[in-house]
Amino acid sequence: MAPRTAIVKRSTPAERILKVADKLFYQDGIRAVGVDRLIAESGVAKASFYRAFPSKDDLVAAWLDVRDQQWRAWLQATVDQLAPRAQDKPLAVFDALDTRFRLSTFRGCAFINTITELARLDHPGAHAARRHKESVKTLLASLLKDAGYKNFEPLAVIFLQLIDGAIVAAVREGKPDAALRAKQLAELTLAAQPKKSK
Amino acid sequence: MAPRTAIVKRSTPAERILKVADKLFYQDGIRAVGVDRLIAESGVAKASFYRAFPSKDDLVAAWLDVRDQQWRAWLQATVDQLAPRAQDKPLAVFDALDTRFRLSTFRGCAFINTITELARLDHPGAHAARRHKESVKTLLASLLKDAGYKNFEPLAVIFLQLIDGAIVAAVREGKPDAALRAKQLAELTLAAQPKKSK
DNA sequence: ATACGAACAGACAGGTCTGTCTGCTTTACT
DNA sequence: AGTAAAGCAGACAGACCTGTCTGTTCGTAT
Repeated sequence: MAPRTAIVKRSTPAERILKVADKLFYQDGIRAVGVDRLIAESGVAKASFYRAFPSKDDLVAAWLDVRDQQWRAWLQATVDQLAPRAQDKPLAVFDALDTRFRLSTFRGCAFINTITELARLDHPGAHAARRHKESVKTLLASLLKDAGYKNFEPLAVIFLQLIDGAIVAAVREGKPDAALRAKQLAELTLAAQPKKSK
Repeated sequence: MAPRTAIVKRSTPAERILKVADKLFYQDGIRAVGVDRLIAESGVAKASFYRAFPSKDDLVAAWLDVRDQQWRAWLQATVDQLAPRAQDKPLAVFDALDTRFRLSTFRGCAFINTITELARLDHPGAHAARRHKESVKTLLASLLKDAGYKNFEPLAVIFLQLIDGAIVAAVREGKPDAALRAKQLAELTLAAQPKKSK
């Protein structure tokens, strides 16, 4: 037989499940997607599903953790590309959001959506969502610090709130305009801030 | 028999159902609350439920419409009370939000929550939610116009976005601080605006 | 080669979901 | 008084939910 011995190493069940879960949970919501559908669309046996993720809640938490990593990597990379100079990076965050709002698949922030859908504060998904927001806050604080802003910590909190507002407004309106509005608000805020003494 | 002919007129099934739905849908989410539970807690027969609301989706839409009325009435009344002078009313919106964020029952904006939970844009609940936001925008525009701001229409859009951001941040953080941050952003915005020529 | 774990396929259990339908009782109007 | 509508209580259907369990097949390592 032909030597197609190229070791492609087919993806594991867990990988396939996470990929399908990312698409379906984000698109339709968590409660709207049953385990049977996840299994069918990822071509996995039920036993494999429950071996990889002991319960659906565990999958939700794992999904959000993966998405947190991806989201922050995306933001950092996009900001770096849009704004090479450190002093321009904070505002470029909103230009990055603008590109994301334009995606046809955009349906808001998976973490906010999860918090509001699951309602219970002690759900593993809710914990993952709060961890994510903390991580993003740290990232924003770092950008603001490097741009020379003295009060980078409280500014990061404000930026996070502006981002939340922009995301919700963009979903509501079905348009990406909210990103620019948030950018202008951020500009006003930064203009009123003292820079670090050089 | 004693003449307790006082016509108290016991509440109708629809009223009781709406009251219970308001509590449960807001608290736990829409999909998390089944029809059976609504029926049990409102002390209504199943047939009465489906006579008043042909489907659960109809109840969701009716609930949001009632809540829209109540919410705007509350905002108008609270703002009027906190800020008697027209020029102070726009910023008082955020003080009103602050009081609302402090309620132990606060769990975000029912309309945003519904949009994100139901995912489908054509759901009757999603329509009701968008109608609500339009109505609030009109209310805000009116406050801003009466306060003397020339660009009251675009300002109302910004205010709406600030409100969304504050609500989401307050839910995330479990603290009401976001209201004050939004107020400061609104102040910055208004300070940069021209007033109507007198 | 054989042995073992991992993966696939799918039946099954027990519960919940929405919505329909059947009786029976109360209310209200003529 | 009599009739019709409205309300209560609850069984029922059919779909879907999560999670378990039983087989069979495949891949790989010894």
